[in-house]
Amino acid sequence: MTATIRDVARLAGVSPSTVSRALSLPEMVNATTRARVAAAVEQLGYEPNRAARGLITGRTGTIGLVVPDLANPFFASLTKGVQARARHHDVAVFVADTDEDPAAEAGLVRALSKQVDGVVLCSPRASDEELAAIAQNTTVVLVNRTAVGLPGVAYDNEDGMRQAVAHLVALGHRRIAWVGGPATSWSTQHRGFGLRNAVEALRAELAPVGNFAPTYEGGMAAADQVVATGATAVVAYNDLVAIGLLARLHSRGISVPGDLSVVGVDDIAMSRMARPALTTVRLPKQEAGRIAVELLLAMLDEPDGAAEGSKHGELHGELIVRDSTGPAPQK
Amino acid sequence: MTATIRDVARLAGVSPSTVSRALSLPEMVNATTRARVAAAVEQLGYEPNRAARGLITGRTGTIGLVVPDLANPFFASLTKGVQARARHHDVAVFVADTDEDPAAEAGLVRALSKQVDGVVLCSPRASDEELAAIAQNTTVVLVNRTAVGLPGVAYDNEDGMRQAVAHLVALGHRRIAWVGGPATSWSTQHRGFGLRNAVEALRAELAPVGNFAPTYEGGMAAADQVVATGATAVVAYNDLVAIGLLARLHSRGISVPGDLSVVGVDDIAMSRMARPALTTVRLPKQEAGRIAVELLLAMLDEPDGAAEGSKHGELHGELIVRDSTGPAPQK
DNA sequence: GTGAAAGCGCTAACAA
DNA sequence: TTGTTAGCGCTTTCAC
Repeated sequence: MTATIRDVARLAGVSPSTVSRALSLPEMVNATTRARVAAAVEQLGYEPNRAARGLITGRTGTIGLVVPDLANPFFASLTKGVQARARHHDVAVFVADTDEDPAAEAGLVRALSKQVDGVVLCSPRASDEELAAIAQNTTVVLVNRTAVGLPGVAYDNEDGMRQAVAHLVALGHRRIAWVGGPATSWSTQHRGFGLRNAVEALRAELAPVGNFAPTYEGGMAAADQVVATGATAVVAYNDLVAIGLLARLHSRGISVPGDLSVVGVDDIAMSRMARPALTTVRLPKQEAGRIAVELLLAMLDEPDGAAEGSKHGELHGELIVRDSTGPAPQK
Repeated sequence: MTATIRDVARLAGVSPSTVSRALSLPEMVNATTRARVAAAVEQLGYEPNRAARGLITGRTGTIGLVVPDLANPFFASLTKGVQARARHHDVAVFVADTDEDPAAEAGLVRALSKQVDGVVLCSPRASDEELAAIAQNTTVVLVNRTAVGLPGVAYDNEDGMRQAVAHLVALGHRRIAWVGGPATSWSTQHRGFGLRNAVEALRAELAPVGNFAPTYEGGMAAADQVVATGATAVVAYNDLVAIGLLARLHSRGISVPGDLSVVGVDDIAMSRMARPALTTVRLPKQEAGRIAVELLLAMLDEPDGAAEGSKHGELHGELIVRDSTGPAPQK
């Protein structure tokens, strides 16, 4: 059916090993021979069988991607970035969705790891110890999480929060509410931390209202508590939460930004379409995916660097000011 | 490093073939032997090497998924469904995104086809002839598209449009505008057709305003033309377009549903969050993905059925009434 | 610079 | 019911 390396060899009048070399190590073969092989390859439409190659080289030419929820626009964009970059390197991507189940993480990675060269693990909820255990048998790159010794790409959440707070303080806000995401989430912790620092540096005050699901419903649920804090501005864990906030505030007749300014994080497509359009900290999502792939591929090429865990990517957010933030109301 | 079938065989005191059988065709091996093998497998943490197995069986245990745009919530949900169902069958999924480039479709499928048992192809823009050519060398299941002889899963667009029109006519609307998606899109054609039939059956009239990008921007661009038709209601190609419509109408001070009722298609998460919340025809997205996987796997198991192209899934939409539709304005 | 031979880990005849 | 043999398609020593 499909041509094998022997077919090519026969047609080119050389041995299979020469064909193999012509394809993988072109320098090692005579230019004329190489041309003859190339012609045969062309004529037969030959494509090396990756499984067979992998069997001997130990490399599959495939990477795995594990995300909590593909339907979450943040991860969808990230996946898009990973996929695009991987294709650029002629590497295929297995995608697995944990359905937000932290318990499924380790198992999925383990299952995947048999079939791939390495795994990009996004926003894992597993403990540092569990992650270390996983990394024992698999080459792993973390996204949205840092763990000692493991390479990864993460956003500078502190800096993003600083930008948001600076914007709000400049608008006259002094008391800023904070709606956190899942308590165990690395991003929640770092954003909360960054917020606290920024608020302190700018002599404002922070009113945390606790932890909520990182969803529209989470935002709806948090809104009344935000209002009760008396804050004139609120920073939400992410855009989905911010949009939920917007909805509940609207139905309570609270004007945004007239009575309350709202800031999200991520800049998902939906944020532009919200009413009022959402001010948010834009996170380069596809970029994170691309960098993760580069990191992973680099580790696979020189496994020594991996042990040092020296490979890291840091990405910066950018404040996008839209209509959901405005001057603090005068009392 | 990782245990091979020979290690297991040695430990269990049997031959490799017996181990192989114990794993793939348990009935063919003695219960006691089977137990001994199972114990050895357990002890060694043995997992068969899929590449090696694939080399000989010709099956990779992997399927491909090609979508136009992962960042589009519709395809993200579909991918989620595919992925979940595939894992249920212990099949891995390669995901590829064409970035809405119809020219990339065929090439991607071809590239993928070398590494997978079959491909789920979503909303392809390729011609029937091109699709037939692709299906020549690859087992393919179409989603959101029917083509003669090719198996696939599609929505009953006619029925969905009938529901939308019935709803609008009951509200007193007599002139209904229609904002189409890409002209070459199968869904656009079928929705337009269904709309025309439904409108005719209910003695209303249709005012098509042409073809637009299936995006928020497309909806923004179409809004003024919709208004110019004098229609009191509009059906949009999908929710993204409907939300774009909403935005532009709002900024023009046109009340929805006071002056104009708006209906979308898909029921993406964003639709619930729109203001006013969007009335839409809900399409079961993950379900489509699941069915596509079942179809594909069934074809792989009995390739004869494939030739007949008798395998089809049909999915029905369901009208979800929210706040963007209301009684037609009195003149 | 090129070919012959061996073998990656597994399964599928074929014998026993 | 089980073991032996051969070989999937490829790469990689090792000779030449």
